[in-house]
Amino acid sequence: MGKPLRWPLGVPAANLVGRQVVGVRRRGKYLLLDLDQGLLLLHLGMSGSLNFAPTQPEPGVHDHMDLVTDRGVLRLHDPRRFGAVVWAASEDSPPAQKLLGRLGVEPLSAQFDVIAFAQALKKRKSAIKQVLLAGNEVVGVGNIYASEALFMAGIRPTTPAARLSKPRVARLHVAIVQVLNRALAQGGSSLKDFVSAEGRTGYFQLEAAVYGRAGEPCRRCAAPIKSMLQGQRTTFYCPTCQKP
DNA sequence: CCATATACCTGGCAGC
DNA sequence: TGCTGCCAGGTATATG
Repeated sequence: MGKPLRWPLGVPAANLVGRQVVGVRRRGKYLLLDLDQGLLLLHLGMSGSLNFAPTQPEPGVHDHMDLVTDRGVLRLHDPRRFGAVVWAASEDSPPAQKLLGRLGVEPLSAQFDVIAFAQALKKRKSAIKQVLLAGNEVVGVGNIYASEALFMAGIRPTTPAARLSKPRVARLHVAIVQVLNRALAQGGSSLKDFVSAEGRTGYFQLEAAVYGRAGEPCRRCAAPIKSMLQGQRTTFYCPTCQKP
């Protein structure tokens, strides 16, 4: 198997042998495999993928873990090694809480409430884009969707979160849900090296309004899309459609 | 508590 | 053609 992931596999084999997978859940970008005793937390980082095959082929350099079951082999492949696998006795145990404890609400659940969202943002002085990326208030909004949602809401990414009026927060709330649902409906957006669960490569690229379109005309007003650096990450926005 | 910076990693690509 | 060097992403961790 390849070099270690972000952390060494924190999974004593004894915790897995003979166990049964009884459920699969997701929290933020963590995948939770519920076992009859304990659970596995998996993260795919930015380049990780899981493949379920009937047999166990020779592992390649970027394969990091095989979960061998009597129904097949779940293999974790992750070239850039930002992924992680952690075992925890329960969701409330320290190893799990260390990863899940800080996570904000699920954007596609009823928990994602406009009023609560507005209240949470009131406490954050940093730029709204950074607040979205941090994932402490709402999860699932990565660098691509943050730029896209802020464009949809007409909000400049640098605007301090606490400064947003309630109506603007409401627009952002709608935009986040919309951009995620739209992306889901189309199979997600992806890096060029993305491989779908069915093994197809690059089968979808989100039709981005601003992301990756620096210098190209805004689809709404034709002004050139700008890019900037925020917290070491590139942000794309339309200088006229998005107000501070 | 919050804010911001930094590290991690490698395939793909631009530029020479 | 072959090489070099930058960039992309999510998030834990460190530091102020």
